Amino acid sequence: MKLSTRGRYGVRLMFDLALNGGNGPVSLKDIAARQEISEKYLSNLIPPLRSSGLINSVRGSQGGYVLGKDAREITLKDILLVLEGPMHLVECAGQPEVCNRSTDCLIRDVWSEVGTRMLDALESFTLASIAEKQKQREEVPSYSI
Amino acid sequence: MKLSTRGRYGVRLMFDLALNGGNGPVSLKDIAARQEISEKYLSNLIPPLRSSGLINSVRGSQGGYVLGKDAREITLKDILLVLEGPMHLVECAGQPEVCNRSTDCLIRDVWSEVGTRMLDALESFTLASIAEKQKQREEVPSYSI
DNA sequence: ATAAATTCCCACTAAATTGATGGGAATTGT
DNA sequence: ACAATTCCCATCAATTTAGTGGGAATTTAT
Ligand code: SF4
Ligand code: SF4
Repeated sequence: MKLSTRGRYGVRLMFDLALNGGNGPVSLKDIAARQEISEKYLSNLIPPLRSSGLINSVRGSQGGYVLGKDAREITLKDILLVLEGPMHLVECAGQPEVCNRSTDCLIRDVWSEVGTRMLDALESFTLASIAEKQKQREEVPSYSI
Repeated sequence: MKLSTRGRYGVRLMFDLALNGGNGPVSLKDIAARQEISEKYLSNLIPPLRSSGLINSVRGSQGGYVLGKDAREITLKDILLVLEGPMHLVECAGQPEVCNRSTDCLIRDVWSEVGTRMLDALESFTLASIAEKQKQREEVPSYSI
């Protein structure tokens, strides 16, 4: 039940874009440097993010990436669904046919319910809401002695 | 973000015990037959369940397993924590020291929050509550034509 | 024009986790 | 004695995840 690095890094990539994407496209190189993640690895996450419309790209020198829509409209659920696929806790939740017990199985209902609650939690966070908290934290003066 | 078979099978094992454990110990062989899971595989799940007190065992002929406490007091969270270890979505949630960014990382707070909500959902299901629903379903006459 | 920066797309290898099985000793009821 | 059963060791196979490589295409800057 751990989130893979794919999902974790992907969220950090998107969050970095939300924070630093104000003035034109941001290059992967910059993101990788700030987040201390291999640029090569991050590049694997780009195609799905792009094809799902969560980011747009600008090719060529001085190119990079920008958010595909307003940061207030991008939730963690959106990002993770794109990078990790349908996040059912169990396969039978999405595809009953994988198990011949599925019609009578109550435990299946339970997994579905828990999965729904998890997705709801993920959906309640937007890039904008996280970024806002981040700024608040940075504003607070840390009364130096 | 999928639950491993270890956790899924473990829950079914425990659920089977809750349903059929009324009259003395239930053998693994029986559970494996009813649940259509390899007895050998299930036997791997026993030691942690036993050492955590979720089940008790009776050795020898006519032996088997019984729930370690009342089915109303065993939640899915209990079972999964024992079988899957601490279910943090990210390692840094439980061990901040694994990442040098953890002190300032807001995303970490997010993962912790989502993880908590998931565990809360799991905690809201007890073996007894699931078993009750199962019985209700079986009682409902399926108006045969 | 040329060079530099950058996305883009292919594929491949290595590492870690998970799933599944095997064999035999110890215990207990019949 | 015998059969049923837990118990504990260990090993192998399959799958998934993490991480790397190389080079073509595109655009800006000089
Ligand atoms: S036994 Fe139930 S929960 Fe498990 S795979 Fe089958 S339908 Fe799903
Ligand atoms: S970057 Fe943040 S979320 Fe990721 S491991 Fe470090 S502290 Fe945790």
